[in-house]
Amino acid sequence: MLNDEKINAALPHKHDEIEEKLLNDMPSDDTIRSVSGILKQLGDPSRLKIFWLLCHCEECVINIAALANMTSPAVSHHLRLLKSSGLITSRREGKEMYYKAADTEMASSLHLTIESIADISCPN
Amino acid sequence: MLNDEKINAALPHKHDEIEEKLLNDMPSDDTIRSVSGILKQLGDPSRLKIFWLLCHCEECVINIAALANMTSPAVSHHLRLLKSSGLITSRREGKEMYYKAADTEMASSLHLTIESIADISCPN
DNA sequence: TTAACAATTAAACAATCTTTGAATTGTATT
DNA sequence: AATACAATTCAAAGATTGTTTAATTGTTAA
Repeated sequence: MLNDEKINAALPHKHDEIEEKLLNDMPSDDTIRSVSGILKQLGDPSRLKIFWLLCHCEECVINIAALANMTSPAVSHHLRLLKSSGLITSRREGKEMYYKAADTEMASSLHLTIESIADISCPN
Repeated sequence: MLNDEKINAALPHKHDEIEEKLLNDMPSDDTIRSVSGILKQLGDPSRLKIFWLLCHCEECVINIAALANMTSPAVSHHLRLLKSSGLITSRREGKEMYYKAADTEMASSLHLTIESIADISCPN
């Protein structure tokens, strides 16, 4: 309530009253940063393609590069980003590193979102 | 099947066989671009904050700027991007332009996704 | 028609990100 | 040990993007 008054007072225009609910539910800057950070990972075509691939199979870097039409260093770079976001995991087998989508609620939820957006925006 | 052989032949390493399903369901580059384009919009903290706000209320530019701690030109810039992606709509009332989330499956689906990611990654 | 305000546009700058090719590390094989 | 191959790292180039300030457009009211 103290907070409400502060924010409402800060608003240049007072139109319809902003409900307490909205102000209370407003995500913190940390939350915003965290969520946008995740979405930014999939906001790049190369990474989205790689992530989609790794949602459907486990593959080594060379094959990922071949399937995504990219060089190995470029793939490595994106794999590192995806991995440090917790969206994929890796395992070594001999000379090769195998990558796949992480077995987490986040990864599977994003996978569903991607398929859903694809269905909505590209109804083929 | 012709396609399978082509792609499998292009794979440097042949591990487990890649099923036809995967190859057939593989999104086209256009689809990848389209989906990543949408996600990129919300991959920026400023735009995510604005979009979240506009999912919960309709507001004029000045108030959006105040709530998001941004300048008017910056807000205008992001509003234009969100609008040309079809995620928000606008209407004029006197001197003011009011923006809100678009009344589409895409917008409401993304809204759900955002809240879901926030819940998973920031369990407060 | 002027004045005041809301919103957008434009240009410049800073920052970030993606890609590339060369060099390096790590692993297995001979 | 030496070789071969997979993967990563590194430095640099090129491209994209976000933010800022100033100028401009559009709308209302005096």
